[in-house]
Amino acid sequence: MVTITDISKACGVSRATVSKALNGAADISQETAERVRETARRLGYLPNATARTLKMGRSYNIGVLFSDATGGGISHEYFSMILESVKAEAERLGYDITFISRDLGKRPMDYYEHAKYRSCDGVVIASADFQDPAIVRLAHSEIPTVTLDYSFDSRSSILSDNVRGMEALVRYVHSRGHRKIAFLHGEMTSVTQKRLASFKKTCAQLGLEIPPEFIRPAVYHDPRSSGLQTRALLELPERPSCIFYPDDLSFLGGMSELERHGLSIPQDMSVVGYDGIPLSQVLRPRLTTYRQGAESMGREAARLLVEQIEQPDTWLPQTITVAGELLPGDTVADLNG
Amino acid sequence: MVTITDISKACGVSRATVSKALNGAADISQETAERVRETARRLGYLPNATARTLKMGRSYNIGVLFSDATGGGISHEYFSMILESVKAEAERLGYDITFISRDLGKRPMDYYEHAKYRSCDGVVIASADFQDPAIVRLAHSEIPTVTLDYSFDSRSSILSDNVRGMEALVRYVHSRGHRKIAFLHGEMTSVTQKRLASFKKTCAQLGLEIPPEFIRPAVYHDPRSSGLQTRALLELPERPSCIFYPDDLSFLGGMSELERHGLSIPQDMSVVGYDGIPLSQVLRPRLTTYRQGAESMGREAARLLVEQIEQPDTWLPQTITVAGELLPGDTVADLNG
DNA sequence: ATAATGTACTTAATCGATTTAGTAATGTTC
DNA sequence: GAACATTACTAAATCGATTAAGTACATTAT
Repeated sequence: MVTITDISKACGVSRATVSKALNGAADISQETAERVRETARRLGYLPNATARTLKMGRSYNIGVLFSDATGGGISHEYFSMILESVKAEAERLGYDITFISRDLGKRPMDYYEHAKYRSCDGVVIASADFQDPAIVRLAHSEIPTVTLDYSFDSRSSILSDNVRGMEALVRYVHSRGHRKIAFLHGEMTSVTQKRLASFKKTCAQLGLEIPPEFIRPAVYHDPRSSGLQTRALLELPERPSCIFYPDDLSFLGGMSELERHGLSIPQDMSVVGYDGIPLSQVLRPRLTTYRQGAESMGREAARLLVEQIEQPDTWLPQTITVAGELLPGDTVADLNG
Repeated sequence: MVTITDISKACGVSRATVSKALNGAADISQETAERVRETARRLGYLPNATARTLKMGRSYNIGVLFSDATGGGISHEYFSMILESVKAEAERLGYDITFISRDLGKRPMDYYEHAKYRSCDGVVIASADFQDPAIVRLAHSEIPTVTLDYSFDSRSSILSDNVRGMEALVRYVHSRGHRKIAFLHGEMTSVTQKRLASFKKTCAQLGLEIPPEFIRPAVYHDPRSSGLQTRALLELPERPSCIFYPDDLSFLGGMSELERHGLSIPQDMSVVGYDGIPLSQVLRPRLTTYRQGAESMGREAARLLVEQIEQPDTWLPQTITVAGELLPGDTVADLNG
């Protein structure tokens, strides 16, 4: 391994001079700086992030904490899109990405300890359970954090606009003449609460009365669960004309169930998803859904975090709500006229 | 930050003793060791991976290099499943994961330099282009590597069994009476070559003559491309009875195209995918496909890499072929009888 | 001519841990 | 009781970089 010591010997200057020359310090002559840089190139010098981190107390490394209910993580498309965009933006800003997990080999650790252990400058947190004490501990620590889809007091966060997203969907469906709308919701997280509240509020504003049996609990990203709930809806004495699914993937469970009952979409039943994953627009019929701005969310999360890291004095907690976009698709029948 | 120095002061012993006590060295008395550990706990001591890395020359950090053609990366389900399993196994073995990319902020870097810069103990490489000089450089460097779906000389690798996978699909389709089989393949990587060769060989073994216009180039994970090729196939004077798609996602493009022609699956046209992503088994009809053992591949990659890192003397390059599994699905009609 | 200023370096401490070599204080053996 | 071994520690070097403080030497001001 070539170190600054090797360069200093080759150039006949001190290690301090080499370090300064490579970092463009002012008190090094043009001449010397050039000679040092040339030698570094010739010897194939590579800086050592570890040594730099130790001395400077800055790792230029961002932790990413993705935990879903099952302990799995990044395989859901929504998560991987966010991860991808966090990574891209972080790299643009000169930061690397390391995953933060519980436990590392035999060493028991919580998230905070792991982030400290790796000297992360900050952490982006996405979780299915923000009540988890380990997450709370990290989010309340001195480590800069940005949370996705949840806000802690006095901390930065990125929210997808669940309220407006759900409102847009309800208004769209209503505009196409639907009055009996069923709503399958995921586990009761804060996101779910927002969507459900927005659903009810918008329905009320539009003068729609939604019977309680039209609002049913399902599970995110679980086609089976929404298949079961779809069946339950179909067995009601009065069926809805449109079903809202917790997310695009869940809709697929509903789709098979509808098919099994000989119902076709959207002629016999209209459906709506949520998330707007690429798949939803490749399916035929194209799914009517609301695309969360996953790329923007990841990008903004990285941006906000780096801002907090690099301007600790002027920084103030900030919540950015990222707008999404209604994808009309072809799964909501037009009942007008 | 609590360091071993703080503990040594609190305990009235030297830093060396603290270090040894915490690492369970033999030449520390039970008594002292216990006192040190208790003090460490009381003060909330956390080891510093950076300092340890610098001194020991081992980071317990594994680089993951995922590059697809578009420069994007992890959003394809196959990749994210592998990433997830690499991560899980690496963590089990006591290693963290850092992404390796080209360039970091303003610093231009290639993969090898990045991995060195972060002191990665080893790198798992998945790429759409193993000809890329930057990848070749890394794979030929002194850094331990394991490649996925490609083998470099004298280096470890994990291969999904494309040969047997394709053979299984052809034989299955053949057993259901199909004789006119079309094959849409992805970009000409080594994986594609293996699948194509296996397709041709198995067809030959079964006495099937495949006209050249039945074998067409498409693009992986691109429904549009396979939609176009599907149309081209349908316009042939003699249509195939079954179409092989490059992967499950590509099939979706074919699906819409078939629908547009009023053909239903599998009555009017049989289809086969590749990958066996969860989605394929949620669709109705369930897609006939071959599931690559993505979890096993990731797990074995991490295992092999850590082996190489921890036993550099006894280690020998190794290639593990991970078997997959035919998922029969419902998209291949039975033409027999 | 002397002091003040500026330039281009070097010295040495430091970040937090690990580890080799060394040292006292015991215990053991003949 | 002298020689040797064992136990339980400590001192100091080290990993690769950054940086505050110091030092020559040349230049400018008074």
